[in-house]
Order: sequence, then C-alpha cells, then structure tokens
Amino acid sequence: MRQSQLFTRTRKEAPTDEISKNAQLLIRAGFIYKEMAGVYTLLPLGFRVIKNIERIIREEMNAIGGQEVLMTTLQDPKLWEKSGRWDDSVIDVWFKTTLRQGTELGIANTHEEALTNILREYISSHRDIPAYIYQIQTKFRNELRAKSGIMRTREFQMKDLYSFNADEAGFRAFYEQCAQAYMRIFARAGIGDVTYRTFASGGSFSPFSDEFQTLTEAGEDTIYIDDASGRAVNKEVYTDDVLAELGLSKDAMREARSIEVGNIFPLGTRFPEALGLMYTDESGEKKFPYMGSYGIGLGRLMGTIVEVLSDDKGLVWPHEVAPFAVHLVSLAGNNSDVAAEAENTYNALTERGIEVLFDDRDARAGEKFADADLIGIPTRVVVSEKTIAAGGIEVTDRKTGSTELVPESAVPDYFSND
RNA sequence: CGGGGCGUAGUAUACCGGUAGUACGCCUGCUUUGGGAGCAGGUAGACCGAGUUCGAUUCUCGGCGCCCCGACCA
Repeated sequence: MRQSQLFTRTRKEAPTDEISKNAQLLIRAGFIYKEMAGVYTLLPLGFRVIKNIERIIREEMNAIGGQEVLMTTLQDPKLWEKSGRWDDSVIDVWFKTTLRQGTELGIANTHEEALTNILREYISSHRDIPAYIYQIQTKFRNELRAKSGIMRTREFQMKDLYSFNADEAGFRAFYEQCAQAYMRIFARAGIGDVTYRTFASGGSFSPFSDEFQTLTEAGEDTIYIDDASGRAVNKEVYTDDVLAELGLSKDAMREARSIEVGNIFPLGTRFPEALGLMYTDESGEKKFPYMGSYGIGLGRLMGTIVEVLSDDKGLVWPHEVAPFAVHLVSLAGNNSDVAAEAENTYNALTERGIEVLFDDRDARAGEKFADADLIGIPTRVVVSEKTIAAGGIEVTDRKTGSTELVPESAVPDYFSND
C-alpha cells in the first residue's frame, strides 16, 4: 500500500496520558487510537498486526484439532444463574445491559456457560467427543482499573478454546498438546525465548493451571524460573510444597517480572454438571465430559511484543506479525528517474506477493527514515539516486541496522517469497 | 475501591484575577532534498457546572475524564 494514502500519521511526541511503552509507540506510529481508558481502536497498521497474530493462533489451534466458531456477545443470564456466576460478587468484571422490556442480559466476558449449553444439543454419545472448540472474539471486562496501555483493557480480542474429553486422561493429553501449541505461537510471535510455561494457581476451579509468562519489566506478575528445565512458578504458588511436587529447588530459581500472555487450565466437570451436558459411554452409562479452557488475549500479545522487541527508535516487528514485509522508501525528490525506479520496485515486489508499504510521500529522507524506524517493518528498501548509481537497491534490517546493496539482478531472488 | 498526580489549539507545552504565548502539525508560496530542513504568510485552544469577584482560563466547591501506586485480576 502507498503510504501517501494511509490515513494515519506518525507523531514525534508521545501522548502525555500514556506512560507505557507499548501505548506510546503504538499511538505515535499510528497503530492504535485511544477512545477512552482501556479502550483502543485498531488503525490500519495495528489491525494488520492483529490479523497476523490471529492467523498464527488460528493455524496452531487448527493444527491440534480446534474447530472455530463465533459466539455471541449478548448472553442469557439464565445460563449463568445455573453455574452460579451471574452474581456480581462472583464475577466482578461484568458489563450487563437490559432489553427495552426490562430483561437483563450479560455482555460476554467469557463463554464456558454459553458453549457448554450449545453442546447439549450436539454431544450425546462418546462418539461425539473429544470436541475442541475455539473462537477469536471480543470480550468485555469491567476492570476496576485499566492500565499499562493495551495490556489490560476493558474491551479486547481473545482466543478462547474449550476442550471436552470423555475423561481426565484424554483431557491431560490434549492439555499438553495445547501447551506445546502455545509455545509455538509465542515463538512465531517473536517472544518464544523469553516466554515460560509457568505453574500457577487454578483460581476457583482447580488446584493448578499453566500460565505463559513473558519476561518484561512492564509485566504485572512475578515468577521464579528454573533455567535448567525451562519451567517457572508464579509467585502466588511459590511454596515449598509446590516446588517439591514439581521437583524444583528454590536454590536454582531466579525471580523475574513478567506478563501473562496465555493461560490454560482444567475445568473438570463443573460446567457440564451445572448446565446438564452429558454423554453416554460405551457401556451405556451417562457421564459428564471433562473440560478445559485455553485463552490468549490478542491485544495483550501485541503489546507484549512491543514491550519486548522495540528499541529507542521505535517498534520492531518479527516477520510473522509485521504489518508489512517490506517498507519501500523512495528518495526521489524532483528526480523522476528515481520515482520511476521506485514504482518499478514497488510493482515488482507486489507482483511477487510481497506485502509492501511504499513510502511515496513527498517528504525528506530524515523524516522517512525516522518514520520507517518508528513503524518497525522488518526490512527497509531504499531507492534513491545513490542506489541507482550503484546499480541496485539498499536493503536494511530494522532489528540489526545492517545494510547491504542488492544488485538489481539479484533482487528477485532476494525477495523470493518462500 | 484506597492513595497520589493531572485536565490550556490536532500534538507537546508556557504564562496570567483584566480573554492566552511558543514549538511541532496543518494550509499557501519560494528555496531545500540520505536521518524529523529554511524563510514568509496563514489556521487553530482554557473539560463541564456552580460559587466568589466589577471581571475567572487562573481562586473555591461539585461533577466528568485521564495517568500512576496499591488492592483486585473466572
């Protein structure tokens, strides 16, 4: 896409009402727009990033047998009354609304009840499970305090998968598979080497859960890491008993600040029991399926990538999540030959299926470079009088800053899209 | 929800009990063109309400909003 037509603009100065690095950079670079506290609009560049994150998650969830659905935001209180969670003292992040005739409705903050209820119609035999169902959908949570830019918001995209297995053994096997899929997701998102599977409390549903914690000072959590095994333990369950159970020793563990980018946990049969979801097993006996829940907040993942990878010049996107693969910068000035060459390069790359942000604006080099650094597309390509005189194009890596001149004849191979 | 801080052009900031200045942005023109250019002209602003006062953007109170610390975070 041509940058001259991109309706957003970069800003030199950070907004004063944002302290967090993720929000400052994303707003300055024109990826997001702040509507109000904890509520952000995704602008074209930010939307592209979220779509890429979504794609990675979707691929990995499909690979482990996930089936995608899209559930509703408006929810029936009756289902929640059955599970005992309609009460504001049980879930304190509710947004609720009412129909004109006065009927109360819930605005979804999670979907265990809704999905379990749907499955009553489709799961009745052991042949109907396991079922692994997920969605990428907007969640609303009335957080007491939104904070840390896009890390804790009141409205956000979330991937939530729910597993239904015949028994706990089947659940366990899938749970491990999903944990592996999560690690692949975070690796592809560029934060794999600083993300730890972390033993944590299971809240009110189970004795444990696994969180995926990414090391960053911007985090809200404290974890303890055992570098030898790569495992970590959340501070909230960092007790001698838990460590003994996990075979870990306090002597070998280091403390770190982190942000929770994902969470998986066992739900047992609580929701099937509350909502009446049963299947008939091989011997004709009726049983409750064993359930698990697996979440990733897409916006928080995007914010975490920013916190971990950006530098003093701006954003740095890993290839798989970058809004574009190449940032083509034309330094044409009044030189129509350079402008024509830049157009040719743009067309050649685009025809090869490469996503290009083409800075065709009538602006000076300094401004264009500063913007390119701020936006953080992995590869910058410059076409100018200099590069034409040298018979090629200049290719710069955003992360390392390393630059090379690629001869014109070698350009197709350099950008072969494989 | 407890505590603290803050609301001035699109953005970032300054000053002031007598209606507001600067920078960036944006518009026009000329020059410039490899790291956020120069000159000239122009555009655009006091969160809302009440009170005090001859007069409030400034002081007081209330509301609303934003940020930070803590608590909370199925």
